[in-house]
Amino acid sequence: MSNSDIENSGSSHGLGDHKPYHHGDLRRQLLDAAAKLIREEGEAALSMRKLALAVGVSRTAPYHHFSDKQALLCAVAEEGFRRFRGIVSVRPESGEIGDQAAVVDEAAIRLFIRRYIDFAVNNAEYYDLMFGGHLWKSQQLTASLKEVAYASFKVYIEHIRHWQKSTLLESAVDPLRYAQVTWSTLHGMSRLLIDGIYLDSAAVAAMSDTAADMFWRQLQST
Amino acid sequence: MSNSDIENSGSSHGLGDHKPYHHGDLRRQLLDAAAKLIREEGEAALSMRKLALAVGVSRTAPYHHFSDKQALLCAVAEEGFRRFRGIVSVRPESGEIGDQAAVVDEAAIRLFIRRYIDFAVNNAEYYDLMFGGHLWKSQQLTASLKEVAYASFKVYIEHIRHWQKSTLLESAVDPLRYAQVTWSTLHGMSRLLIDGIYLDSAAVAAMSDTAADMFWRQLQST
DNA sequence: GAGCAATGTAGACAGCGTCAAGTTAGCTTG
DNA sequence: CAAGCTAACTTGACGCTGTCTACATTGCTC
Repeated sequence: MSNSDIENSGSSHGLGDHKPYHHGDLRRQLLDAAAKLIREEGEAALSMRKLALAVGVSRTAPYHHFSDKQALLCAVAEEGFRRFRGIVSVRPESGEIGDQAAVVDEAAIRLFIRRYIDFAVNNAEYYDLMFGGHLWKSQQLTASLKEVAYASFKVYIEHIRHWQKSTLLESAVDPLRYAQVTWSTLHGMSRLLIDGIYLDSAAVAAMSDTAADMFWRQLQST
Repeated sequence: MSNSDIENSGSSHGLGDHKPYHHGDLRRQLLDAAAKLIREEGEAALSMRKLALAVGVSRTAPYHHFSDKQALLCAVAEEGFRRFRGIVSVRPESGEIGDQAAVVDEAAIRLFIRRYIDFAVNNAEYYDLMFGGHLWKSQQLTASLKEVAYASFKVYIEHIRHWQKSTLLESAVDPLRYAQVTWSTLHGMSRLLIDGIYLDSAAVAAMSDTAADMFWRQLQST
């Protein structure tokens, strides 16, 4: 029947690559459409049926690619972590860690904070899922999501440890605790902004810098 | 007047006081049952129908006391703020601390943080509604909820200002920014704990103390 | 006692997640 | 090349949801 033969590049004859063929690339399109819907109308407004309609398939077609609505959301979150990775990695761009050159000063911390908040606010549809209670409280995380999430946490801790190491005077703070508290601050600020409790988005920069000041000072405790 | 003086405190001839009589005290019972249901089964599991069933009325009876599900949740959140008030008020319980002395030291900050986190974790069903995106993002807050919420924010800022004033060396930090950042930290930690992202609840005390250390140090910046 | 407003009920509707059963289409294998 | 297998997709149905409408009850006020 429907020979909507625009047929993307067919010949997806690859190996691990498991694309659907009927629709073309349904799984990918579902993930993108889901993110778009959440962004535009909020997470609560996302329904499997609307989603299916949006990409032009029947209500239950998505269930051949995701066992659950939950599983779909997990996959969206995973995509989010993939985009997030660059933010928390110690040296996001420029190839190497450059062992000796990497001096961390307050400016570097400021930059990091701004990038974190910027990601959270501008990718709220992902951030909500990645670090929101909806998925985590359910205890039904996809194995692959858990994997990528824990990897992110670990990278963050490494990042913080890097701060301490590259500070001239060795810090006395427990790195794990310091990482937890700083992350709490960043996460809390992100949540308050995303959730619309902090409305004055013009103050974001000032708040970020105040946080940087606090982080930096704490880092230098002897 | 009504001689069914058993309960009810009768004489509800006043104006603002609108108790139901048919059921007895439906509004109150709905609020309590809602909090209980959310606590036991999660916010997502709360439905108006289950709620009505739980208190023994028909599905639509609650709509005579709350225009919406949203309005009911707002009312629950309001109750939460009422319980919360004691936590952030500068002088929670009179007498304990010297009256006008009121010197704020690191121990006081530690205590405050612990109380905040303790409230959030042990009253998650309220905390979620009070500071969660579900209500705030909707832009449909009850007027009375807005009122009590903003009052709480204001009290928090006052509290922080008090910290600064009672520190021996006057702090150089902008009180508003400092309040925003410290609240971000507390809120972030609460969220991470409530949402099950920080699982090790044994570490709460250590994290709280690390935060206190950081707040305290920042307070003393000259 | 009459009337009225507050409070309760039952019925109905559209929308939700998702299970079960049927249909289509591309790949594999004889 | 035909047969068959299976992944991808569709339609139908069920029980749940929030909430609108219309109706019944109740107790207070005149």
